[in-house]
Amino acid sequence: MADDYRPQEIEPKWRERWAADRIYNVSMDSDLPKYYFLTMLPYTSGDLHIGHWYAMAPSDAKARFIRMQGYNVMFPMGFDAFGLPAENAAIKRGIHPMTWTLQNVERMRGQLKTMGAMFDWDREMVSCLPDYYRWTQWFFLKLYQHGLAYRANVAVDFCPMCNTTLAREQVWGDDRHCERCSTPVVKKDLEQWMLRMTNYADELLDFSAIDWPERVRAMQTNWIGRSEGVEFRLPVADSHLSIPVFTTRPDTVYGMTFAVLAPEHELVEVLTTPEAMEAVLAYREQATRFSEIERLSTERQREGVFTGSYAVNPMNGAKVPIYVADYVLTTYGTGAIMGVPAHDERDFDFARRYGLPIPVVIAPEDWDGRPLEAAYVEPGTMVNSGQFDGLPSSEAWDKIADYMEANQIGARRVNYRVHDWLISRQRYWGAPIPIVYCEQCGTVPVPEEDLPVLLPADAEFLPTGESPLKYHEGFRYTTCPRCGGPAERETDTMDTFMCSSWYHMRYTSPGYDQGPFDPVEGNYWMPVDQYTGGIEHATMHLLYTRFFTKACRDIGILDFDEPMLRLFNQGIILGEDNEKMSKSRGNVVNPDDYINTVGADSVRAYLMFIGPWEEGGPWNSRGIEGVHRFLNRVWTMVADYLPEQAESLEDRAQAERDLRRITHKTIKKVTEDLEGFRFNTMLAALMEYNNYLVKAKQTEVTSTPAWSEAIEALLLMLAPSCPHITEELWQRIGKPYSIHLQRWPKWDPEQAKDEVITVIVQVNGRMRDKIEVEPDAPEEMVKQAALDSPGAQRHIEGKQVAKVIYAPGKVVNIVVR
RNA sequence: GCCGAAGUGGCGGAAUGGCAGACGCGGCGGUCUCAAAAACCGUUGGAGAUCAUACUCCAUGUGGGUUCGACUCCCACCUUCGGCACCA
Repeated sequence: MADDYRPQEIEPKWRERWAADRIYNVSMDSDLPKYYFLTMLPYTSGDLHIGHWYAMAPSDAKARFIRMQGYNVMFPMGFDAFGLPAENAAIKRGIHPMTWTLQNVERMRGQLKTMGAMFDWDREMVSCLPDYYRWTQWFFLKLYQHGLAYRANVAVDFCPMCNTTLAREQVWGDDRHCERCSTPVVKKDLEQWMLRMTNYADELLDFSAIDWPERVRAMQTNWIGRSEGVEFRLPVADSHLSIPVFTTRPDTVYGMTFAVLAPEHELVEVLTTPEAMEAVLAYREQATRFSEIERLSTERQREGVFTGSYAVNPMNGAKVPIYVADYVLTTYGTGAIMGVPAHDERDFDFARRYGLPIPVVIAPEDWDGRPLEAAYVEPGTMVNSGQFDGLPSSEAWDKIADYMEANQIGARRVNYRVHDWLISRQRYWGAPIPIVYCEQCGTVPVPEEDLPVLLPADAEFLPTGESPLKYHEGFRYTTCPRCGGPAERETDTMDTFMCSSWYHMRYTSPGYDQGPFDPVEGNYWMPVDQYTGGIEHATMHLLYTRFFTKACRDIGILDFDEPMLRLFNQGIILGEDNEKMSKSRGNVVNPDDYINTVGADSVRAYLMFIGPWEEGGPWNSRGIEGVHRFLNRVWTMVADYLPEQAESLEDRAQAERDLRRITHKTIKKVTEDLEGFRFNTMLAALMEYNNYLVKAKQTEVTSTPAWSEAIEALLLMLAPSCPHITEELWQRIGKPYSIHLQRWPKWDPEQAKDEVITVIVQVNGRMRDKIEVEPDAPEEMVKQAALDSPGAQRHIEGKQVAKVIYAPGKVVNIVVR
């Protein structure tokens, strides 16, 4: 008997050997084609949990598979280390964020290593270290130089718990809460740094160059929120003023019976008549207070106040009242609308409430001229619309837009929901924004050669709502790089998503100090061929990094359009109770516990076996034992001696052919499953294969060449998923080190071909019998055999055979009446 | 409301036009053992019938349809999950 499978002994042993031999460290110096495989870097939150394993272990298996297929695969790992959670955790523990974060990096790196992944640790990056954030600052300067970064006073979302502003993307849910701490945000007007993501809105909608999941594409498309319409000016009656409005329905313009301004609109006070002033100002005050808390209530009455002024419909000269109402938002379009109650639900409600006329201008097909019960928003025929009457509304859309353009009333315009990216944070733990404000020179970028602008270690970083760096005099007061006079530094830090927008570039040449990355290395490795990670970043990191790439292309730093060519989103691993893992529920699974018992290979394989990777699913402690049992059986089968008395076979050659066929069929199945990220069915196929081999081991087939081929194929196919046990067994069967430097086995269609196939016999589509035929048996023969089968006979008897259909190699269906 | 994904045994899931339930968990029966655990072997969707594992019927969220044949394709709906949402 061989010794037992003891993962605790073999796993650390091989990990040390691989590291010592540097078998996973890659360079450009290779004849093989490159493949950049990237998995999202972890945030330095403390412990590595099973979710990290779920994200990384299957990624590692896939990266290893690609490597075995003959690619020069880079698979790097690093740490996203700046940002609120680390800072908050450090404050809670009363230690410095740098200390806390670097402790976590240390700890998490150690935990990551127990996974046995083929990470190239020489390439590790940590975003909070000066040799990294120096280049984050450098990118900021480049964006600034190219007009893509600007400072503006804007109404921003502010998290009162985190004491900082947030980007629009970091505000979630119905109650508009902070993505990190779930506290509802408040509005503030602040001078903030923004990146011109909206410049790229259209390009970001184009996914034709990348193979990304439909889900992510839909979410980004939705987020960008492109809509085509017309912007035109509404002249104010008895005034030289006019109000720009945006509409996606120019075809309804003749139906306008009022206009509405958002409460915050700049013309509100100008247009309000003295008599209406008191009511309007009161409403505005109430509305701004309301908008924070109650705006989500969909049942809310649509309310507003009349300004006392009138606007003129530029198409027909009709005079309509101008209202102020909070159902119009300042943040979208022009902050003012034309009210067309007959063809917009909100305008309809509003008109009903204030007794405004609701004239129909687009007639439904069978309209009898009566007033509408509800807004009609479908296409129809134009009525009451002057020269456009009688046209289908879809046609009138363009005709009216053309007319407006020709008569300089307005012009076609595209509107987006997406905003520019707000990157200022009033917190300590981030990369300082490399800008100096000088009384003489104004806003001055820090010269590149002065980077990094170091984050002072001795700042008082407790959050107050203002930037902690503002209170660090040594940091704040400086001299102007341009005139040498007294100046102040920008004291806000950058959103941590800035750091993660370019980390994949840094991996290509981590020590490089002439730029963010060595252009030669960058040119070799980028773009990323395969990216994997969670869906939660669909409209954050994944949108930002695409924007960043396009901006870098325009600046001349990169020469491609998309950072990651292929994306795969894994699902979420749930607790044993089918609920999201959380400390409060007490359903958190700690991978360390399992590594010490069943071993890393079992954890890896179990995570892949649970179900489709993109779907996630509940952890099951019995399930992992099943997978561990499988590895035990593989161990026993491969490592243990052959039985002394093998069962003799009647036809040894046949048994050998059968074994080869199973082997090649399995290679085919496993290869295709790995290509498609179907780890669960891949492992099921390997289990089935192993079960077959366990049985075959009792027989003389073990003395044929097919047997050792089968054992080798089994280990090679299992190697990406379970790197330790396969390395150990590979050595024990006397093969040269390392299994991870071997090529992936190829399947031979000839060997995989069935000698006999089972054809299903159906009568009227129901399975009644099975027959065995040769794969290329002629159709007539198969049909006859099917008709003769006892199962078919039973159901044909006394009936008439109308038709016999043969789906080659699969089924014969006999249709009877 | 709009966009996206999903609904299959006791459980995780497999099969994407051709044997529904691969593989695994759990259950049941057995071998080994003083006994238990582990390991191994057998069995396991439901109902009926049978000496029988011959056989018959039912079954993939619901209702229709296409097809010789539908978990799979089409139409309508229900439910769940995720995203967006007073976006003009």
